[in-house]
Amino acid sequence: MRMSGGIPPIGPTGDTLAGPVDLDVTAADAGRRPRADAVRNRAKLLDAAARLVADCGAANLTMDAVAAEAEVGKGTVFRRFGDRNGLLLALLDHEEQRIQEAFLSGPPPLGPGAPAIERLRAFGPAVMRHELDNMELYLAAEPPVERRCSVPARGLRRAHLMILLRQTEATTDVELAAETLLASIDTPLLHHLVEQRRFPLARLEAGWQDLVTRLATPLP
Amino acid sequence: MRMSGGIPPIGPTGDTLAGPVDLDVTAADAGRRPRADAVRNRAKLLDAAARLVADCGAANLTMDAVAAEAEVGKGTVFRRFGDRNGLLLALLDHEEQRIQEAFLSGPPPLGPGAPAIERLRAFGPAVMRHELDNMELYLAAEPPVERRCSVPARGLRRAHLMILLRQTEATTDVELAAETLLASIDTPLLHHLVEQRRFPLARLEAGWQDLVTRLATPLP
DNA sequence: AGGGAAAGCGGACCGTGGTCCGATTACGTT
DNA sequence: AACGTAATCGGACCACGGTCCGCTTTCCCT
Repeated sequence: MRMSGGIPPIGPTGDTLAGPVDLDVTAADAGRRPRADAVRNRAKLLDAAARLVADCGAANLTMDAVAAEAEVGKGTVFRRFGDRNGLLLALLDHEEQRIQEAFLSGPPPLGPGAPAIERLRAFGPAVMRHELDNMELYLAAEPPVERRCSVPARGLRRAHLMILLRQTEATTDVELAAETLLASIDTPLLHHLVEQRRFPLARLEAGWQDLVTRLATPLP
Repeated sequence: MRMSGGIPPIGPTGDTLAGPVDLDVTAADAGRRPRADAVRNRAKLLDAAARLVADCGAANLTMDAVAAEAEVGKGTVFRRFGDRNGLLLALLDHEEQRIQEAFLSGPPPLGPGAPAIERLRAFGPAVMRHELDNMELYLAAEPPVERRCSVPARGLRRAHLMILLRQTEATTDVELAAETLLASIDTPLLHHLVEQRRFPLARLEAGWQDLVTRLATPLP
């Protein structure tokens, strides 16, 4: 069960942090223990939202409906999650943590234990599969354009890629390379290629391998 | 002056088309000559919208305000441009055409006349500068997530890059390479890097050159 | 246990995007 | 020039996201 904490603070992205720890969206923090009813309501809301997403689709989720389904005032929904995006992000949080654990501390070659280049190669396919599995939610939970690239989850992936890239013989601008890699598997693009243009997943995976190779190989 | 034509049809992307011609958003087509008042209103609306954007900012542009400023009914605004996004796209159309002409038929090295690799190298900086110059509008006019990658302007850029890539000694999946290149200079990312993370433009340009080199060079 | 104050709650309220349909106007035809 | 028709116009109307503020609940402290 997750604690509450008011509006999610869009914290600065710890760029050089390497540790495996990271909490993300809607995370609670300091201060005192939250009130019992707040916790209860939060749970009721997440539950109601999940139910509604299940049978109306994430795109059709309305805040009014969530409040009604949870038998709670509308104001409560907004206080708990800040806005619609916050609610969707909270719904996604569980899945997001799974992929984060997978590349931060899971088994190799994705997790620690394999050489950096192998981990890089494994990263793309893992994230692609993960995003395809939760495509609907990821698309619906896309943050507004100004925050898009500052979102904690993205910061973590960026930092992870940068660390791995530095461990290869890459000569490139590592920070930019990380951004390029991330951009090449951004959810909307993935969705477009797979759903609308019918690219087979294998092709995308091969493309990722190729890109990693090219970025991690010193130019002649 | 551009003719009207009701809701902009999100046409399929002509993937292999090479010609220099291309009309984009809100383009009109077949049928009969549009009514005089329709043309007049369209002009009044675009004018009013431009005025409002100029002093309230594109992000704060409301459809009601545009209708009022143009002294026209609200319904008219929506019939002419389909939705808010369509209006913004129409506002951007003029600028968009300028950059399109620049890489389709302008002077080298961006336009025809230079070797493909040089044109590729010139493409990134040109588009970056262009998007930075019109950042506000481009951000405000971002299409909803489902259409994002199917938008005509993007199709044209993709086709252009694919043609150039094929003329190099690249061995990669050319279609994916084009997507990667496009993704690396997507407007929101550009905005994030330049405005929020203070990357100097020169660094981004160098990154583009590097990426082009790596993608267009056969692997050893 | 009791009291006080902060945190939480709820739903009325507002602004905005988008739809709809009866009234109006322009255009081709006779 | 007059007419019929189809496209256009306009603003009332709806749904949804988000805010606000007076009332209620919970928790800490003595």
